[in-house]
Amino acid sequence: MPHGQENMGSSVPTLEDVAARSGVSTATVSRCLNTPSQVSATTRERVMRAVSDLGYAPNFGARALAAKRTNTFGAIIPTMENAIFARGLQAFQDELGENGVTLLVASSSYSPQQEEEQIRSLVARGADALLLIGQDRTPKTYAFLDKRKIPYVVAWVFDRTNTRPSIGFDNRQAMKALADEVLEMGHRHLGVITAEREGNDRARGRFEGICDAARDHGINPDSLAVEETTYAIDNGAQAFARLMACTPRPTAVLCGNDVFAAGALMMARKMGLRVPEDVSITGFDDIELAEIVTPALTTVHVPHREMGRRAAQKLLSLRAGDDPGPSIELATTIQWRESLGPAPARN
Amino acid sequence: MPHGQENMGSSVPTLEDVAARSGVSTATVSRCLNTPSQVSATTRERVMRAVSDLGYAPNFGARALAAKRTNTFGAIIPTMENAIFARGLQAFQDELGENGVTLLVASSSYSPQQEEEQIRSLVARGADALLLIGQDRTPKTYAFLDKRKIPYVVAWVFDRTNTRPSIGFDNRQAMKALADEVLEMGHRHLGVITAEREGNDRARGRFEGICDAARDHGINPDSLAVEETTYAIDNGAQAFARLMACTPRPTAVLCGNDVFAAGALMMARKMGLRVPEDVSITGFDDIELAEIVTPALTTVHVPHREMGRRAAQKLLSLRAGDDPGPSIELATTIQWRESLGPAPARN
DNA sequence: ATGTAAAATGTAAGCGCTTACATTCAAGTG
DNA sequence: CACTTGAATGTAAGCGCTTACATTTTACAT
Repeated sequence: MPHGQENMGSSVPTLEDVAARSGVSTATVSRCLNTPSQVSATTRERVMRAVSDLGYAPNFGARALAAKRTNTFGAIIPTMENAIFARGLQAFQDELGENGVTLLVASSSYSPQQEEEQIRSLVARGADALLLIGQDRTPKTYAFLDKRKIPYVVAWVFDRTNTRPSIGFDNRQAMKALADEVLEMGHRHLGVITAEREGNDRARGRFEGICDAARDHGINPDSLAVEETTYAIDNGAQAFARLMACTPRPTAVLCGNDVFAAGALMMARKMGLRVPEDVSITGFDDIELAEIVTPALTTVHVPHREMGRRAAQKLLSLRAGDDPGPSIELATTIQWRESLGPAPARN
Repeated sequence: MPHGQENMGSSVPTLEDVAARSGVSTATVSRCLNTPSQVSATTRERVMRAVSDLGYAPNFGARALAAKRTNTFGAIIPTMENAIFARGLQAFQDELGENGVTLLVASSSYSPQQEEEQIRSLVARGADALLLIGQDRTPKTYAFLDKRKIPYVVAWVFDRTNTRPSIGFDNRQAMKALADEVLEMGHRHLGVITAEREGNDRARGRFEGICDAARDHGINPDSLAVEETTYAIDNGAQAFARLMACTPRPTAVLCGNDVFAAGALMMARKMGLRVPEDVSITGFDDIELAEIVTPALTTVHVPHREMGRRAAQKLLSLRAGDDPGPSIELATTIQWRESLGPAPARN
């Protein structure tokens, strides 16, 4: 293409086309787009007209390549299928949006290996910073992040023993608090539905919390009826059915999350069991679902929105070069509803 | 940096670093990564070792810039907060994954303007093709897509009058079928909870379907009690409460989606109304939620997974340069559960 | 050995953008 | 009016990669 001649035809307009059409250099056009104050009002106007006439949109890759900064953050969450992360992520996104950064979301299907791939992919795409869920990942992954100097924050957990910037809550303690309540209500035979604990520190923490509470109440954690399964309502239902077949039959089933609990509830109904009269069921997370089901779930309320918002703030400040500062612990509370009741009288 | 000298220090390794370390040219390294068959086994091995030693990962922007192809598709959905699109999107993603393409998801919050921005952003990021929900968008947006020659497919709707490649179902007819059933059961006073119809052809279609059915049963559509609100369980609940305050009070409430219906159900319970004895409630979509709530929702089942899968296939084939072919219509069915019953005897 | 075609590799020109640095211009000063 | 100065603009060097084309190597037939 002869220099200075505007790109004709239907192909994608470039900075150069805009420059040609408005009679300035590409540098000026670039400045118009990025630092408008450095351009005189008259030329700016002319350039902007050319931009809209041409329907020009900057090429992201080229921009990232040249500027080494994308104004894009990434988040890798274990799943999009369930609403567990939706609310927190929304808050995260909103906060970022207000600061002019775009969010790219990927899901790992709870697979550490897939997560690593996703991390690489987001980084290759130029993510300036990352939101990660939980601490469990290979040293290699962390090494990669460190080597690349990508700021990240680990959310949904708070672990005082760890030095990584994190923002979340103590899963173990939170679940213990709920389990304590269950035990205080006289339940002696507990069933547990947990997500796969391998590679999932949150699930492990929650399970440990139940064990802690059991021990405190003179119950051997080994006597717990435990079902481990993957994340889906129906799996919760199946696990509940298996639990109900145990001897002695649990009078309360503690679920690692609300999704399992919803499944359990569904299965209880199907089996003709009344909740909480015949069996109590509890959840964890307090997602929307918890309030919708019948009976409504007694569960652990997690401040998702605040977590998302503050994760965004921390990441923004990390990118700006600020010191990580201490990890942030958020408090959980027990959300009392209807699915937990006293242990049925012995029969 | 002197030519041929490996990049020391901790900065991000580039193709050139890999080339230097393995003693070949950048071209060979590139071929190793993209078309390994063109490289001899021995060099390939040497190069791959260097790649992993260095922890090299290609820079996406640079690659896109040079190759003009990203193997990335984009999807813009109205919302991530609710699970409406989750299942379809998951199927879409799975199908793409099998074909080596990555999915980038953005959400528009049901705002056509935001949607346009998202489209531009995804295109700037190099999306090879796009999945769009519904037909309602400005001509400008379509013009942009056409000019850029970005293949796209419109999902969640099927409109025989339109020439854009689409894959979905006839919202109007599907809702009419359900409304017919409701009317057959003797209901004469209907309430409707619909999403905002402006800029949302699916919501409009569903509403029109109800009107069609009403007319067929000798009911003036203007006599329908209609509540229009935005997408959230709680909004559904509030709308239901308002509907129950109408005179005459509707004996059946048709909701534009399952989320509204879940909210309505919740509010009915709160108001002490039995469903379906006192009032019937129906949904649309048949998402997981529909089966979980009590009573379970009678709703319109939409083949989300198939829609997602076939949308992916069509997009893949469009990118390959194939002809769009005809739009695909999927069938919906009525999913009978418990929330719809005969109209209560007149009191 | 010698020639030849195919396979393997190298060279270098961009892809579209940003930005350090150089240049030009306008508006005051003394 | 020459001179300084800061604002506006231009020039051009990359950013990290792919790929057309050129060159070298290899394998094999003669």
